[in-house]
Amino acid sequence: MPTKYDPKEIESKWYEFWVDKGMFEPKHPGRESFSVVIPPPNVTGVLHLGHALDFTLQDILVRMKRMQGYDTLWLPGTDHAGIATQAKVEAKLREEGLSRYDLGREKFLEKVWEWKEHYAGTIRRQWSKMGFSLDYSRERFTMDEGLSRAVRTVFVKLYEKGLIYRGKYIINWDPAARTALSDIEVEYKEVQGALYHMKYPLKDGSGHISVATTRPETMLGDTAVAVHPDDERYKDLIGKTVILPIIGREIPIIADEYVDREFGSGAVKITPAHDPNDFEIGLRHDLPQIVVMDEAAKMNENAGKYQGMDRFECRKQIVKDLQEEGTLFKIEEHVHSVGHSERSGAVVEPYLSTQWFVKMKPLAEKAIELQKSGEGVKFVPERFEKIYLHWIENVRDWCISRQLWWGHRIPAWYCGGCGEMTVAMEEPHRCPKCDSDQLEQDSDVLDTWFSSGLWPFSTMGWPEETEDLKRFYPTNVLVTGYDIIYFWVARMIFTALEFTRQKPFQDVLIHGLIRDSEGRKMSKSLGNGVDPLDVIDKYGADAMRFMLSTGSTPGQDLRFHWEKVEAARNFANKIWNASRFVLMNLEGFEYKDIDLSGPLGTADKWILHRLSETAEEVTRHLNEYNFGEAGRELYEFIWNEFCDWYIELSKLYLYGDDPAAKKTTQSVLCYVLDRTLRLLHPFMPFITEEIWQHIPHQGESIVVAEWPENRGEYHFPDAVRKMTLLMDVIKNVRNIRAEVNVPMSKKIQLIIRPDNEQIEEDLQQGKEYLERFCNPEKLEIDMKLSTPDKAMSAVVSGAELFLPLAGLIDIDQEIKRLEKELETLNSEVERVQKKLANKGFVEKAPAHVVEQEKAKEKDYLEKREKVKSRIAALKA
RNA sequence: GGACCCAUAGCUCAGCUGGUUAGAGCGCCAUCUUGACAUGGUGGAGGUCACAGGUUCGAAUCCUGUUGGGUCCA
Repeated sequence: MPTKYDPKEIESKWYEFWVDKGMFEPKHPGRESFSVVIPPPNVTGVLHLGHALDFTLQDILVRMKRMQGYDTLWLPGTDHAGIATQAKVEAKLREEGLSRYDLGREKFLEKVWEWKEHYAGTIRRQWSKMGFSLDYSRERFTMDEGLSRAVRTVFVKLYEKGLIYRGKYIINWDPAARTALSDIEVEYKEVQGALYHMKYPLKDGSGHISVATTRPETMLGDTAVAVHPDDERYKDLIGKTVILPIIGREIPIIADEYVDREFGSGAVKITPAHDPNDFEIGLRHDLPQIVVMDEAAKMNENAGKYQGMDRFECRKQIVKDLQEEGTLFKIEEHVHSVGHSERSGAVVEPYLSTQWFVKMKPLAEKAIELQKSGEGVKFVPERFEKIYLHWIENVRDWCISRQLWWGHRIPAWYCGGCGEMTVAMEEPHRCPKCDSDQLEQDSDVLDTWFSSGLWPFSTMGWPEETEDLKRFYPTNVLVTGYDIIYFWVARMIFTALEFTRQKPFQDVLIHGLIRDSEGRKMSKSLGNGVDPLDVIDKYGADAMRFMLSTGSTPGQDLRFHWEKVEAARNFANKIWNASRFVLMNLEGFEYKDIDLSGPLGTADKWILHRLSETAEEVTRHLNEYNFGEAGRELYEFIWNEFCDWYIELSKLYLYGDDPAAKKTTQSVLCYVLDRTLRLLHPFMPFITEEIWQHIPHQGESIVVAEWPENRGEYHFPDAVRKMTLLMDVIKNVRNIRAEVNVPMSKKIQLIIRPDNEQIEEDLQQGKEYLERFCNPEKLEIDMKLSTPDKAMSAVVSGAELFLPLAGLIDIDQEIKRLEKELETLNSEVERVQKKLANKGFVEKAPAHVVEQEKAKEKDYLEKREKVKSRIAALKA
């Protein structure tokens, strides 16, 4: 093995091995299952670091559960991502000077499928690079035959129940993509705009009424002016008629409670075809709806002389014209929030059009009821439940039709003969009403989220009663970012409840977003995105995974720093080298030689004890989705305990002349390394497999090795106490050496005076450890030793250390150092005694806490006495 | 306007159910090429846990308010 870990050579080798052996497929139908469906990435392009984070967390859970013996399924797949994908393919066509209309629907879709195949392949390659233990035999795509069937089933059933309807309403229109959007696909941004004040003349010539708007071009579609019914200013005007400037249309002044008297003049122009609130008012007052723009947001024939102008161009012109004729009399600067398309970025136009909707109230009610009953989905962290509930409690009907070509076509057919609409599972050949064969399918497709909302069960074969559905549905946990709680999580919950009568997952783990090193969202326009493959190329997949999973706290965003990946890479290298050490000392040692039944040394017991505790803690943290804590626990165990101490101690026996002790040490090294690798495997699958295959082991792969549990067989508190004492002594000696610049290579005299026989025995027993780590020329341990002259000293719990270093000691310096020590001890004593003197504390605090404090007091007092007398001796 | 999150060492962040001498990584200083590892070892410096109140025997941790930064919703 080389001295440096090189991930490149190793990673692809193992991934192939795992997949070839089918290790990621569930193999134990009799056992309790554990299932997760991947949040299907869009086939628009490549995976980014956010995906890497999301999937890494899932892989960690899945790998642990698999090792714990569950019948484990992690189901992969991709999403057709309607608008996004179509936009990409159209952009590509544009480069060739073509539009989708040049190709026609069918040819265009062929192109999109090609695109999809290409990127699905890329995504699969990325998954494999990152080491995800996905069951490719069950991979799904939202436009698969099976999933499309599920989509159609849901659509038809909802339609039959009256929960899907078609109608002419105000929707959010994306003029760039030329499609309708749902409410949540609109992003509101604060924009510096203007408030334009205009006066509309009364028909009877008795004056004007002033209105204000941020979108003056919509005045072309005004069909009323509204005031508040209780507004004294306008009481007499209600019912009168005004003449709409430019157009000359006569429109009424109406009264409606919706009007905000405080805003602007207190009178508002009403454009029912271009504003959601105006639309509502229009319905209440039976106003005409005049659409003044086309699908590209260009002014249409109803806009008179502005026909053909873009909406913003028209705005400029109309402002100019109205100013000239005096209608527009004031322009105020005004900051307001403007909806932008989440996909194209275009300013969304509220637009009257015929669309399909899901009636949300009945669906939402079931979801709310379940959540409030306490039987709902468990959100981790909890606070996201509130966000979900708030949304679903205020949800409005969901516009599901999209004027795109790429997606699930709406299963509705219109009869050319009688105009009848038929919604059906299978394409009808004749109109059920008039028997005409002139049927044409609705040209719209469904919102992508309509199909993603079925993902947890559609991927398992629903609506068929498949084995997988029985075995793996509902899933155990869904892992996703907080940015798609509304888009996806909520929709999965209510559709699952409606169609499977179950929640789609027990838990939903919500994580944060990856940001760049300055905390900005990673985005293409900023160019600050980081490609996971770059990270892997530079530092290895394991390092990236470890960084992502341990660098975050549940629900919190994570800033990307290369330094963090580097630190993770160094950790991998540390493990690599520790393993090299173990392997170098195992000549002729095989799996069957591992034997922990013989007499164990203090260090052996200590490391086994700590391993057990670590296994327990790691498992606990992972069960609670505390990836960071679990990872840190392992990091510290491996680096600070196994490497820094146990390996160093083991050299004593590996290079010693006691064959039994050597064999025990080899056994412990093998055992501890083996179990540690297993615990680390979910985080760092590649390096752990590579090493595991090198060390004596049993079984085909670490992927299916048993997960270590703390069964209590290695519980050695006494050894822990002894090791703590010895480490304390060693650290103090090192400290003194550093203080007086005596390197380890130089021998010293070490005199230890224990307080009692127990400590003396402990130290005597650990003498060989002290010899190894302190490099003494002479080591004395005796309660009866007298204090040597001119020595450096230190105090540990239960003993005093002296290092006679004649000639090297600066007495003044040493006094200073001890006085500083005394100061700390003084403040500690003071703190503890204050606590213990507090009647409330002694009476109310739990007994063990009080005991702890008393023990501390004793320890501090003893140490302080020793330091004091030491100072006195030096001063004398 | 409503809701939520964040504020802890120079930087990035941990700190789980209140009891620790408040931690890590990076950076910094000193030192060490010891037979796994310089992607390393050893030692060290560095914090009034944003601020002000409150609850409690005890608060970085719980509550209220203030300030600053961020996110979502309207």
